[in-house]
Amino acid sequence: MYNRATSITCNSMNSKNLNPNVSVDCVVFGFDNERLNVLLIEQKPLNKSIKPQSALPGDLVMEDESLDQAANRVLRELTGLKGIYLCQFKAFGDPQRVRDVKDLAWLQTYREYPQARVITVAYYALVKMHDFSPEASSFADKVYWCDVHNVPPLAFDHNQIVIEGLKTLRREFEAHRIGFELLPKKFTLSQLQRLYEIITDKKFDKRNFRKKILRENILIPLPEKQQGVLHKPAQLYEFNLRELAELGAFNGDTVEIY
Amino acid sequence: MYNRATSITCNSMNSKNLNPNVSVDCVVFGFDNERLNVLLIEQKPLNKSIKPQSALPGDLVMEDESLDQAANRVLRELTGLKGIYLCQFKAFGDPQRVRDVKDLAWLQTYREYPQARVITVAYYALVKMHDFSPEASSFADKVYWCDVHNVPPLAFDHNQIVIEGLKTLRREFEAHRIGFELLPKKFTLSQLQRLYEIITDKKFDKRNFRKKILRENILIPLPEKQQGVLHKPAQLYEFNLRELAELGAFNGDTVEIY
DNA sequence: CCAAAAGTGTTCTTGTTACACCCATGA
DNA sequence: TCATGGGTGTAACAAGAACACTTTTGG
Repeated sequence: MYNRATSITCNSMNSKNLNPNVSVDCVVFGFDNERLNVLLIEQKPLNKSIKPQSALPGDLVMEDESLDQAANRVLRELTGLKGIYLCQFKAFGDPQRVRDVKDLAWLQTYREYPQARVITVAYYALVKMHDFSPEASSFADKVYWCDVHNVPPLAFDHNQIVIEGLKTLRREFEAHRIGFELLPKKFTLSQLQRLYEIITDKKFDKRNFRKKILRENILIPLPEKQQGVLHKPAQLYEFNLRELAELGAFNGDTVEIY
Repeated sequence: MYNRATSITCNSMNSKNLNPNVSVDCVVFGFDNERLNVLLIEQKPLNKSIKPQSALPGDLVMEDESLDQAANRVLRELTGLKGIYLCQFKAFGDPQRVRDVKDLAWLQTYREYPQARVITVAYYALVKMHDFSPEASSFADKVYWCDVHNVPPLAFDHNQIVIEGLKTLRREFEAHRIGFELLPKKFTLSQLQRLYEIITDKKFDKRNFRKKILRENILIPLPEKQQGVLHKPAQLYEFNLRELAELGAFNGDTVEIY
């Protein structure tokens, strides 16, 4: 049972005029040339005896910001990350999604209306892990990257959100050409193939992959080779940004907020 | 400025315990062998002098129902339609989306908290128009089908929602094989081609279309022809439901609610 | 016999799959 | 000289695009 004042009214308890019924959650995937990871935070437990729980970075939406703005703000506040293109993929609204006993202590500590029903709007993003060094904020004890194949039990319905986010990511990655910011400026075709294989979770034939990718005319061979490797050094390439832009490869069809 | 009681509290003014911050809107597309239409309702104006405004069927979510349930309930209550597979496609959360002066009168008449910020979760569906006879409810003066090329100015941000719904519909229609319930049981290849052309808003070559569709093995030719037409009568077909089911053609990958 | 829509085949190009061996380097 | 990953070509097949004339019916 709860009672609240929102909107134009500013509740004195609550410097941040939050909407108690709507949140955003961010499924940020990070690629590190080896594995696909997802960004998690560890909730600060109520008291030290309670085992801390992991969760997606997410929080209530403020009354005067859009959903896109909220997603960017929340990610920045909880993890320090900014300048990441977040793409909305689904709203989760099961009436019981914040009612599990495992989440009660956290809700009572951090939410003004712990009983409020919360619908969450989920966003995903894909970044180069080493470009971003997430840092824990006051709300979270830790922020860490976690292999998508090894996600622990998370708060609320966040495991389901991760799964649906992954599905969306893979669908989008195969359909459009997202994810070209994930490699070093100069890279080899094998690195690119590994990127494709890790994200789509499929294997490709080396010759066919190279044929296909070179045919698309989005790579520029450089007058350089790998150095210091203990095998035949590979040709280095960079992306043809002009071509990619024409194909609408960057950031879907919406506009960046931050 | 508003104050409210929700959730476990049942407000005596409000037999239906609605969440003031979250709504659902339904973009129901109807195909009538000629055109693609969208289902609209006409809002009951506050007083007779105000020009009535059209809108998508939509309303606030109840505290104890899921978003999918809400979408189905709202559509049924406002238009009488049920048994329609609704698919969530996007949440709209601009803080100003219910702040336009054009919508003030309606909000003040029908909403307990007219100032509340409302995030809406939009659903789309595609049905055979003549299978459904929408009927106006107490909340709406009229319910009617409207050619998607001629949508009038709508309440709130509903024009934008229709546009995004159409984009989603077309993308899904081309990707998967939805929409096979839209033709009569027995139909001609020309009818099927017209369906494709109207929904995707493209033209196809007759020979190539037939080759492609027959190759897929989803049609069964019937020992029957058209009758009473003033030209060469066409072969009739029916769908190979067994094949279609295997291809996962029906209703995406989620489960029907009602 | 006319109007109207049905029905039909070929060619060209492009993309997809499957598959196995030699090459350049540093240790 | 060896281990390691880099680099290459061909054949078979499937899918997509372009294109024009004959057929059957009712009026």
